[in-house]
Amino acid sequence: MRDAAADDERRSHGPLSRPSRPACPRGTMTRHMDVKAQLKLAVEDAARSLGADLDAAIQETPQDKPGDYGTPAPFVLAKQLRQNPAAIARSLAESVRLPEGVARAEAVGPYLNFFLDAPSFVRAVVTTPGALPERPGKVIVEHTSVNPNKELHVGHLRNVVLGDSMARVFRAAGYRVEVQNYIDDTGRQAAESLFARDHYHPGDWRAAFEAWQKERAEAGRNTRLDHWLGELYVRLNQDPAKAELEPGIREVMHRLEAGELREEIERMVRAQLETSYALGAEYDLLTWESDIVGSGFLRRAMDILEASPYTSHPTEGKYAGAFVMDISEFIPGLEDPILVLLRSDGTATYTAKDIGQQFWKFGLFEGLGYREFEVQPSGKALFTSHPQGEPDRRFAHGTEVINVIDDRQTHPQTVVKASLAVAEAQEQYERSFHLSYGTVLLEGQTMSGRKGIVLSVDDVLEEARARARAVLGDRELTDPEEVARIVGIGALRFAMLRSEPQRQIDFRWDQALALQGDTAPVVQYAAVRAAKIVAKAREAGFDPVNADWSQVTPLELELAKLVARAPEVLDTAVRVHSPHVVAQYALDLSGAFNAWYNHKDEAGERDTNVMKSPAGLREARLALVERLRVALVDVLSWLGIEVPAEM
RNA sequence: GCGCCCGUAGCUCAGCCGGAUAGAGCGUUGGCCUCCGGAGCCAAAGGUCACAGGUUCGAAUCCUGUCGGGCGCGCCA
Repeated sequence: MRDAAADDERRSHGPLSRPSRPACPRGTMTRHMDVKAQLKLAVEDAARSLGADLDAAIQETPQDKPGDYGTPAPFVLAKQLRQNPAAIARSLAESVRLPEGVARAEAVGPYLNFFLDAPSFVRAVVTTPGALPERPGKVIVEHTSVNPNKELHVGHLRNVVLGDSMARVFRAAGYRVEVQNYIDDTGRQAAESLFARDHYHPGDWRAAFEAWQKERAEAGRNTRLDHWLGELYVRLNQDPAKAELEPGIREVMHRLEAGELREEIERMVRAQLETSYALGAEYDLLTWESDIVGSGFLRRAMDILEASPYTSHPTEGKYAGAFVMDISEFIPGLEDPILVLLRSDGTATYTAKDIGQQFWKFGLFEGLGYREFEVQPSGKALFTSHPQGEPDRRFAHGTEVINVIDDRQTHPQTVVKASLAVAEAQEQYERSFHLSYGTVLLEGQTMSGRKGIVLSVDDVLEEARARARAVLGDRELTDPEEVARIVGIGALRFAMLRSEPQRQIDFRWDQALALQGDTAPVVQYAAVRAAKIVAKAREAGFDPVNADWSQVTPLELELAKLVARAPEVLDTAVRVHSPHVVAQYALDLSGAFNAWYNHKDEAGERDTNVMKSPAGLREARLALVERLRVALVDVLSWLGIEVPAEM
């Protein structure tokens, strides 16, 4: 099982080759506003005319350096041409052909810097929409994949939020995305919860459930099935008599494998999905372990691997009778590079099943039937694999596969990836990606679903709302409850996303639900403020078409430069497979806007007030604020964070 | 023992396919609401980028080693 934070799952090991090559092309398409890309080409052209070849880096100049963008290219050329870099910079400044929107080039020591033409640059940014063109390829993101036996806790929270945001990033970048959620309906954990239910409540468990619900409701807590079964799971695992109950548990496992308890698990899954929905995450497809087993994936995957020189059927020694794979070529440094796929008794290892599923995701074969499962809050249908479902080529057939699974499963995930190379599916191998993230601690402690040392996501969401509500205080809002919800979720999601996935994080209330500082609410607030400014200016009858761009100041230029970075940020998020760069950018955007908004002249007077700006500049500023508001909303949407109408 | 991840300000983190004076937030100190919204802004203080070598015109960034923290190393699921 790949349950993100189950405490009793097996360990796995091994190296994660920091997956280097994202499948996706760099952002190469020309966008009118991509001045940096044009500068890069211009510099490279100029270098060619000097007889040198290079890959020019264009960067923003540091504070207090002349110019807007610059390049250290002269250093590189100095080596090739055996000349002084400063001289080369001067020469390039003369010869480089400036793209539109760039006023001039200047050598600054060994650097070549560029000065933007503020009026045309700001106008171009404001009038360029943020939308990106479609790109080829289909990305499959699997996330959540929580064992269907308990409620989601904060260990799972990071998985859901990370996977959901990653899917949003890829969609925003123009890719087709399919989000899958794997349901391990034949696993031991599901069996234990179901067993516990009947063991502790023989006869009519429903009465016991109802009594529990009544109690929970009176305490003002949610009354969902996943929470109840989670409690029973903990109780079973703390039961001193558990060892003697083993036969009963095994029997439930057999019934699960026979598909007799499908509806029980479905009920459970529906309860768990409520938490995902509350977080703003939705899926395209549920893939059930029992369906995968019944679909023949395993057989087909093994047939494919059979042909490989890396697999064999040892007839003697430790692995006699098994079907094994030698992975030393792909994962060097292992003490024992032999991995068992089929045991000598003919049964499959978990890794073998994962391999089959991965092959299926890439469309190496088909075999599942599908049907609708339920309609999600957005109105989008959620599909599921099902024994009586119909084939449907819409699903799977990915050109890239991203599995969001915590870093303890790095080794098995590496094996799954390696199996694609063993199968000589080189392209798929390169586009098989384990999005690995560090485990989440709870106030410094390792969580344990089995021991009940957990904090449920539903409880955290409730607290998040409460804290947001408290900050709203006595403001007059039309729907304070909705605002508290949006702000609370925003704060929580952002806290999960703002740092690198591989970093281990410690869930601490004050940190995860902070509403000030480097947080989503500050970004949301900036967007709301921008909206208010726009609304007020519009009400007063001002219209952006009357903008006089020649009046814009360096203050507006700074803002516009930052807005112009959005497509590049999205490309980076795709390339590094992480939303954290987006979160950081959201902070940059709101910070710049707030600084602009609060800017004062030398006399200490605010000097960027839209309404009080002279005609022409007033409209230009209005247009820029509106463009920035759109940028904030877009960027937050990539993180799955909404912006309230007011706050 | 072997492998992987992490180590940047008191704390939490950005920056890492080499480039200009290493940036935020929290906390501390001091300022800014007759001004389109103060969940905000400005300023001060705070750094041998774990340590030691190496490569380079140039290293927080790349390489090697050491130390510290985390995780993983079954014909388990």
